Amino acid sequence: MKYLVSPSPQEALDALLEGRSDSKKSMATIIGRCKVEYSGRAKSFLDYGDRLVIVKPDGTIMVHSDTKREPLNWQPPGTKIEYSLDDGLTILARRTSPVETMHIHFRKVHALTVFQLEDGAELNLVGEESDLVDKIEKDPSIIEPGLRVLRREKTTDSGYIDLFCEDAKGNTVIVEVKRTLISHNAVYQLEAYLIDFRKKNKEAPVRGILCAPRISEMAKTLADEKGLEYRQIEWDFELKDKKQRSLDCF
Amino acid sequence: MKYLVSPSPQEALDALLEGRSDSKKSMATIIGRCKVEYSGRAKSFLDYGDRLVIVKPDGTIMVHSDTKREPLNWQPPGTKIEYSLDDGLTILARRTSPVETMHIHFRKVHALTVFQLEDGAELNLVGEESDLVDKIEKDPSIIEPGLRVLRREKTTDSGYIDLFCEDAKGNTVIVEVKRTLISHNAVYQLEAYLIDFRKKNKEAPVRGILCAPRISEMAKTLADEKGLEYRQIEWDFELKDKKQRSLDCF
DNA sequence: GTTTTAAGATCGGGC
DNA sequence: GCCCGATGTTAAAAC
Repeated sequence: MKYLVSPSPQEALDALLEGRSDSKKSMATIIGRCKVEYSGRAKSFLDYGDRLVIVKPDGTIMVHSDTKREPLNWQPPGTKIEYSLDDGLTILARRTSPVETMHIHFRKVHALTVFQLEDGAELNLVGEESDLVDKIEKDPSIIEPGLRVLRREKTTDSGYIDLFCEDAKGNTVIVEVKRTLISHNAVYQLEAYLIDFRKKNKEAPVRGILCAPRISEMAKTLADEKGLEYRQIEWDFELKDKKQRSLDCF
Repeated sequence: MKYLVSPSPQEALDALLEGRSDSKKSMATIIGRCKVEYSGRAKSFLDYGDRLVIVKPDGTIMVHSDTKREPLNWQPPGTKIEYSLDDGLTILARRTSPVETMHIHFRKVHALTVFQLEDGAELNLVGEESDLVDKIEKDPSIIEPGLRVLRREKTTDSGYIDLFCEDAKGNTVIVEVKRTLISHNAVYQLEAYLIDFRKKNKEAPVRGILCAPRISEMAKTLADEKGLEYRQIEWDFELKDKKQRSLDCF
């Protein structure tokens, strides 16, 4: 790890280039007074001010102010990053597809850290939408007695749908799941699928069920108008380690 | 600015608490071997590994790995952050609405920087959807000769719409604008609005126009089926400083 | 590489 | 505060 306080532009440049040439590429944090110009999907200008700039070895670069979770400017992974001197430290970040450039010029570097992160761990997260779909797939009766899941679907001609089911009477049931709130967008999506399904299946009887812990008022009204059903579904989730997850498969 | 290399937990804690008690609260970057537990909207566990942790004075906290633009774990602005010692430096980040907690424990702090950012500048950005709507509002003929914008709308009973217009023949025209791509969601949204409009206006003639530089194939097919029109619209954008923007108003 | 959808999305605006 | 829609969204999965 290399740390420099108030380095000259040349010293900062040297440290950044050194970190880049390491066998395992380094990442860097730069605290300094800088100006940022961006041009690509949009275009922006940010005049001189103190910011925290983070450069990752995968080509990610972020310019952070002292508020908000989101960076003021950034480039995503895969960006080519070049350092140079031009009356101060300069960073040029470029990529194609889409063509974008971000140019950072430092009037003053207050501090610079070049370092490597050794990390063998992976994030273990539960509570995503797919976990709720899992739960329903395992026990469809939490939606309705007698419901059977025929397919867990992904994309179709008329969009993505979560669960393709059959009810106790043999009717087809399309289930759309959201982890938190059903908004009217989800209602349109489900309706569109049903319209398409009926068209392709000669008006076969099919029901649509929206499934979530909550639904917005507008979505509920819309759903009622369109004859779509809503099932409130409460859920919780517990972390499992990988060993337990594997055992669950048996 | 305070910088510590390989500080003891106590030294790290002292530096963080000192920065917090400054008249202008400081922010901090912590490079170290840590474990992260999160529970709230979802739940996650991240075992020990080296990461870059950023704490902002507005309560934002992020745990970054050496890849990706997105943090592994985080809490948004407004979060209450507490530092303590517990066989190593510990950070507890808590908020209500929703109730969430994130717990970070450091086995080792490699480096810690506490600093303040002076920044009087604001990001000046163009190329958002609203800029494209502006352009159309100024010269609706780029969509169609004789088109007049009656209202630039916000929310209605059946959703949000961008531009409420009238064509040369006096028909109502609803325009939906996207800055990049029209996907089928936009088609559903516009269709829903038209259905609602016709219902409320006794089947008055109304056209729907989708307006963007690009449309997905599925969206185009859907739009055709539903009798909605698509106008490809190319655009560029130039930055203007605030003075010019003000002058533009006159 | 394009398209589609989820995200612990975040963020801002309107009510 | 809830709800809605944009974001230079990012990221992942399916095709």
